[in-house]
Amino acid sequence: MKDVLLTIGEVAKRSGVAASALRYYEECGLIASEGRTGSGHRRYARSVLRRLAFIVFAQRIGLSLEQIGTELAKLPDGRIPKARDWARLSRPWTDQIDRRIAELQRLREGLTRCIGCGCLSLEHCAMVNRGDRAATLGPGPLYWRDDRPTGKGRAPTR
Amino acid sequence: MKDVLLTIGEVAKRSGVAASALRYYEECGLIASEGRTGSGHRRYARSVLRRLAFIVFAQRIGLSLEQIGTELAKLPDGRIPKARDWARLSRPWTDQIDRRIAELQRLREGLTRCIGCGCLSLEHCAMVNRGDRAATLGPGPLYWRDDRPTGKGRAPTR
DNA sequence: CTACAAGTTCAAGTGAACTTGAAGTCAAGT
DNA sequence: ACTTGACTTCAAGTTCACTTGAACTTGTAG
Repeated sequence: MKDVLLTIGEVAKRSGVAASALRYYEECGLIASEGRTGSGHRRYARSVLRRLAFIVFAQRIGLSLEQIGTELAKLPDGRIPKARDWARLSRPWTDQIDRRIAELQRLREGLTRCIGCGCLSLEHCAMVNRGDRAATLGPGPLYWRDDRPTGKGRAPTR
Repeated sequence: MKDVLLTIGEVAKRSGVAASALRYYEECGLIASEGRTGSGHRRYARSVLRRLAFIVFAQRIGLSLEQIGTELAKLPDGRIPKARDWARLSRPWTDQIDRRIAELQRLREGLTRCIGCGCLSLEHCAMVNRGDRAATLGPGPLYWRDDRPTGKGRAPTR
């Protein structure tokens, strides 16, 4: 059965994303199956693997699934996206990554300098400071977040 | 009433950590009040501010509250920790930060090279890969995590 | 004395990203 | 015929780090 279309199990195995997650992504509108078999089983086109790679990649950078959905919506309708399409999407991310790297370097600096020398203080130490959502590594109190759209519960971990 | 001890509201204001979070931290054993007034109100020593600074710092680096608790437990009992105590705790983190920076640089590289050139693939692209909890920026599927102690629900967003 | 701000506890809710479990269908292999 | 395994849906559960709300008590200012 080496058809063009893949079962959900095959996609899970190849992408490393659990089948339950794939169904969840579908529910969120991030991916779509090519249709169903007569018995209702999903069948995926191979192009879904690249889409999943993009999703995992973007998560790793710090985007939420919602943000990823917004990004994916910018892909051309109908045809299978080409390398240039993906590149266009991801170009703005480098800035975000750079900002995060810069923050980490500040933190690193602070570890040896600020904590080391004993000046560790929330008021005077400029290191522990605002960063955008994607910049956040751990959860951290809401206070330190830029974005507090909900104002309730945890701000997205990052 | 500019006593040595601070009310929870004062601590909240000075640290930037919400009062409700302070109570939560106490429940988790991360901080402790110096005792209560007759009416049951918490009073904090000023040293709690430094402890909170450490907590916020550590969160920013990507430690969970549980991990932070483990770290804090290494502080000397009884006496107020000195700069050297804090420094000793945070020294191992620089490695973690370095690893995370390296991963981000790989991701950044991948954005322009791997996605750009069109080779984006979960199977062949070594960039989107395992990292420890603190290394994770966004949540990401469990699959990519090193640590899956629970195996249920979301892994901590890192 | 009266407001009202600030503190208390406790239970329950929040959001993100999934996972788990129950209950069922369907195809292939022995 | 029977078992096994992969798939389906749907509702409910999970983790983390808090927040919110209810119901109540205290402390301070006017």
